[in-house]
Amino acid sequence: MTSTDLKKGSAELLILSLVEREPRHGYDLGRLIESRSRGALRFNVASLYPLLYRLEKRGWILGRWVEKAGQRRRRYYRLTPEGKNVLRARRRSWSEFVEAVRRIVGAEYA
Amino acid sequence: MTSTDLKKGSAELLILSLVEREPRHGYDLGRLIESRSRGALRFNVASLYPLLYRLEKRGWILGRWVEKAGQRRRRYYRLTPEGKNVLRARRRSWSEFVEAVRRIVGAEYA
DNA sequence: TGCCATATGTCGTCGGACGATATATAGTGG
DNA sequence: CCACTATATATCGTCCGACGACATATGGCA
Repeated sequence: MTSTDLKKGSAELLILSLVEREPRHGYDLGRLIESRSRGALRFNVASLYPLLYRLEKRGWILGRWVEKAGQRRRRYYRLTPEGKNVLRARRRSWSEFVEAVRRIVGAEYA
Repeated sequence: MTSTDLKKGSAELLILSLVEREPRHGYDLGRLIESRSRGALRFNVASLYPLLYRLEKRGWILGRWVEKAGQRRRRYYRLTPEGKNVLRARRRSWSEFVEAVRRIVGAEYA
């Protein structure tokens, strides 16, 4: 499991990326992060839900309650137009960050 | 400039990497991080010095005061054997982390 | 009936980066 | 000579995000 601190700046990028193509609900996002990272990344619910509220408050994602028979109510989030712009910028920042660390830590480890 | 949070888990890895081959002092480490990352990474002194004390307290680096005529006293840090092991593990964690994010965010952005 | 997976929510804590401020010295330009 | 800049280390208080723990609620299965 990756250290707590490594994750601190990447959480928003992960969520924005995952809701890019289709709306997703919180619990699903948590599972997706774990499965797609093959267990390397896992977010506590006490991080995940407040993070979603933060992103929604900033207008980057938009949530909508969906109730269906046979399941608990879910809140699905989709990426807003503003969120798309932020995602683009964050992806760029992320690449720059990784490249910067690579230059210092050594090419063979990036 | 990379966001504050992205840096949170990488700082220790950067320092350990930079003192791997030769002893370095704090101010120099700050400049090295900035120059080698081409300005992408910059650490405040209020982050940098406490970080060095932390690493030394854990026994991963060892500091030694050096006084020379014509310059202020400097504290040079070198990597300890334990620090070498930690560095190896941190490099591995870092690669895994980057790879995990890449899988979620999209290969084209890693 | 008990347990697990699903699904959302929140309190208090902890740790790390930062802005600001401080001290001290060597070198440079006016 | 004096102001300014770069060098070099140090620390206070703040802010913010991840976490452990706890809570609530429902559907399915043994």
